[in-house]
Amino acid sequence: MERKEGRDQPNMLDKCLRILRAFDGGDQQLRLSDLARRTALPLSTVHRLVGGLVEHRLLAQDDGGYQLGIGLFELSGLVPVEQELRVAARPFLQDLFMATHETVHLGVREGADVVYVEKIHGHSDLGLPSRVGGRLPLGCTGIGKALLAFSSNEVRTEYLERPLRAITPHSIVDPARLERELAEIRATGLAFEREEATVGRECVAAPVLVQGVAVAAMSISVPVSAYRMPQLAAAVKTSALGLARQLRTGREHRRPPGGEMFG
Amino acid sequence: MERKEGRDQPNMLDKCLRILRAFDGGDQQLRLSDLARRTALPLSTVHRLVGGLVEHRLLAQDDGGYQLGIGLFELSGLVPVEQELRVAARPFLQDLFMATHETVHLGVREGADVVYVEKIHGHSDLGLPSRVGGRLPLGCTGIGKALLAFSSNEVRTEYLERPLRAITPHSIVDPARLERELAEIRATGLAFEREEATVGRECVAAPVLVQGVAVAAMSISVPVSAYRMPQLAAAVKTSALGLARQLRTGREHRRPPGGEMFG
DNA sequence: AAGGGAACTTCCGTGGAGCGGAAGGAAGGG
DNA sequence: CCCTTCCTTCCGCTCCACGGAAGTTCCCTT
Repeated sequence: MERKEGRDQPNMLDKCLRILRAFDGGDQQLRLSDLARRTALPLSTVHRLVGGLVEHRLLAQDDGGYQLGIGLFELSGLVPVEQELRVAARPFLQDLFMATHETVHLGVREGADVVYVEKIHGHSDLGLPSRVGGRLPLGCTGIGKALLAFSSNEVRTEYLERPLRAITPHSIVDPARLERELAEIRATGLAFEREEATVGRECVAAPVLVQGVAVAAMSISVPVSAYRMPQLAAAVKTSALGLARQLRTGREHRRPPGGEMFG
Repeated sequence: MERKEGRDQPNMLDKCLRILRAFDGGDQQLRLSDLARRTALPLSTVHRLVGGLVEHRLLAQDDGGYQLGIGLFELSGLVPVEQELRVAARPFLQDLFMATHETVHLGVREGADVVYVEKIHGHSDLGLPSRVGGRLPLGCTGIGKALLAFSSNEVRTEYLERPLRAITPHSIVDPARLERELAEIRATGLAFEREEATVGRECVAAPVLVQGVAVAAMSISVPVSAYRMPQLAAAVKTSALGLARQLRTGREHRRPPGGEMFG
């Protein structure tokens, strides 16, 4: 009998993570019965597991509900790739922000998404869908396109083979068009995005290249009306190059960024 | 938080967390046998658990070892207290950094420690022991003392009853002295720290007060020779007050619609 | 080439821990 | 006062997590 790969019985760890990830819907605080509903687990099971999670501070019991706990935050500070990258990148992003006073992002590729690892913005953060730790489809964002353009052929073709997700009416859904754009990005070292991630915003991104592969990318995001792309593009590219150099010298040899796609 | 009963037998969740926390020793990459050694768990057990952790991206299998995975990072982005606080605080820290060009921290209290949730620094980050997600004893840091001064009596007395940890020769170990200092901090709204956390560095911190209690504190850290404390103190206090006001007003309308865009 | 060691992977019988239905509180409110 | 909703506790059954042991790979030494 062939073993189905997709779904076995969820074990304890699976269930715990289902509980933790139940918070991704934007709700900060969930009650026990909410968790049971969202995870589709029996109430008594959730109750038991939640006890253990609270003990480890992965959850915090607030009056009338549970929240994700600070233990998660602490653990995340130890994640090496992001940690190293962020520490190195922060000053460069800082400079970029100070020079332009526009929202600045740093992101890495994770499967078919970009995951934002740093974000700097002023007092008014105009409803961007990005969030540190959040994901967006690669093809819909400047950072994502920069990452994709400078990934391995394998990764790129696999991404292009699947239907492209759109998150605004302007998001690219035609693989051929995206492929053309990626070629252009490879030629220029700059990725542009126009309202493909957020209506009313456009952005320019540059890859952070280590040995020809993008280990990260950074971007500046501005309202569409600004018409400042040329200067911003130069600034982003400069910062990205600076960070790349810093990463190269900072550590001599760590990990040639392979990694499988779509686990 | 009374944890009287010493856990007899670690369950699956305990073991998984022991594995994850095995990375807190500064090592980024650990091999299976390293993990088994550090966690004092049988090799085959670690092997099995690691499999599950990798599936959930809490661990990443690198050639020759394992690293903490990006899944942790993503989850941490959803931790509400820190998330809300950080988003609100970032612009203020930003301003503070731009005004002073010195290293800026934001921290919250967690038990007897301060946990840093944000840190902004220039290109030269002079070996400070702080790290986003990292902990230090409350009494050894400016932020910690600011937090402690404006915590409940309960918290404060409990902290003072236990022996004070020292991390430099200048760290305060006399409870009476610390108590006196806390009183002063309560009076002035400013906490100073002189080489108590890092030899050669001093810092000034101010609490972020919501309803009279410090929900966080921010600080500026400079080399001891700088003699710029008066101006820095004013700047820190101003920023902290600004953030406190922001938090108060932000909290009135629970959560502006935005949240998650497009699922 | 053979031997030794270290690290990783797979196997498998056993027992206890995880499981979840059900019943028992605890609030609220109509 | 009953009904609903939510949380907590209980308990017997089942099953899967457990880890010792054997197997495999790789590298280093002799």
